[in-house]
Amino acid sequence: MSADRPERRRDAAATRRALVDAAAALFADRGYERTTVRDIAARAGVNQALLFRYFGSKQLLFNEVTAIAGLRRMRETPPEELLETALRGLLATGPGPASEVGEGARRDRALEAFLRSTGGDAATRTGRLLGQEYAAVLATLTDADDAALRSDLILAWLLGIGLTRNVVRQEALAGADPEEVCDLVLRAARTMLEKLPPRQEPEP
Amino acid sequence: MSADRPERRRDAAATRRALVDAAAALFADRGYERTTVRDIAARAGVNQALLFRYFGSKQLLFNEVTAIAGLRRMRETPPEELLETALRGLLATGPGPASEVGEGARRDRALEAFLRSTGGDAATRTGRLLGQEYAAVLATLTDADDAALRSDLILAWLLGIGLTRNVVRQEALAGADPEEVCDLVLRAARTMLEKLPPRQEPEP
DNA sequence: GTTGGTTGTAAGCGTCTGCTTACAAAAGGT
DNA sequence: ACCTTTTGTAAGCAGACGCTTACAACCAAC
Repeated sequence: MSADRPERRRDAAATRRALVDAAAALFADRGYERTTVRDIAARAGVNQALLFRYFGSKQLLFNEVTAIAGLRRMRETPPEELLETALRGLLATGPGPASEVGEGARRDRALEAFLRSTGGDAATRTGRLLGQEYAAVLATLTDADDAALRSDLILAWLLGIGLTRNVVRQEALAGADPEEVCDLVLRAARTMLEKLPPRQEPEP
Repeated sequence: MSADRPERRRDAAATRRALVDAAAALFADRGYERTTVRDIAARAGVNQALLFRYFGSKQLLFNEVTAIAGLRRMRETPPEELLETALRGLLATGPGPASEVGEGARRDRALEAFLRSTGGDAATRTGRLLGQEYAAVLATLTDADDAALRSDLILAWLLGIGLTRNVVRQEALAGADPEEVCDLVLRAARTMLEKLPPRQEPEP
């Protein structure tokens, strides 16, 4: 709220941030193709030409919003927690925009943006990039010689769950209790990744 | 080849079919948004105005291509074979266009079209429709009281596998042996759907 | 051979798209 | 004060988009 600096009226860094935030929200809501640079600029409250000054193109802004944020997050999580963490991140995205503003409310919109943008080269590339990083980590959780395939399958499951829950909004999954979903998925996943830590009982 | 009828040069039914086929292929390759009515008409070898005469709009043509075909196929498969059949259909979609022409080569392009078109209202609606039908069938394979959730999760997995293999083309999964994928997935799925038939050993 | 509905085409309408350009207002250094 | 650089804006370009219209070619019935 209270900024000690005397509030610059022209602030490149601030408008850059505004553009990134607006783009993240819109890409997540509508996907890449259906989001226009004019939409983004309007939501950020700035002129659309600035988008090109700061990011070069719509595509580069999309990369900034999805790939960069996603990668950073992943690298901070230890392998054996990665699946559950990602799964919970996915499930935390409740229906409706929830409390849009606020500090801790910034969720996994990057993944959602990616999910809604499949098909174009845009998302396919960054998707593969992110996917390979995730898969590599998950593959350390099994000694089977088809570790890569197993981790890809688990990853595919995450994608599908995100798609079904947040985009298609299939009823049973969209409204399900995250705990129950975690339980079912992790139990099945342990068929493939034998080093997954056993689920702890929620409350004794 | 040899048609006993003397080959009409103007044939509404034939051009309708040509439009549907062209649309199916293009929607599958590029998704809804990135496929233009001009592309479709060009591929079908007809004037684009005919698309509107026969289908009313791009959206209605998309519905015809995805929902109708997908539903028809599903209803012909008994429940306990549905998962494996759908999974194999997905996996049969090898990389590259394979042998494009030919009779038996018409594959699950409808699902692929849907997968590449997530985000727009277009695919979300028909996706939910198809999904509910599939889920209802899969739900008969368990007695658990969260049957709906379980079948949604399995369905989500199929979506994710299709996405990862055919759109994102993640390496390990895209190049994997269908048998091995089936084995892994069905074994894990049996954790949730206990009435799934046990896998038979391929060759004794 | 004329008529009348069907099938096909060429051209274009209005709108939206990503992106560029020309220029003004503010900030900062000297 | 002056000048340069940074930050912002208004206007518009060229192309693509979904869709419509006006009209020609074909075919069957009479």
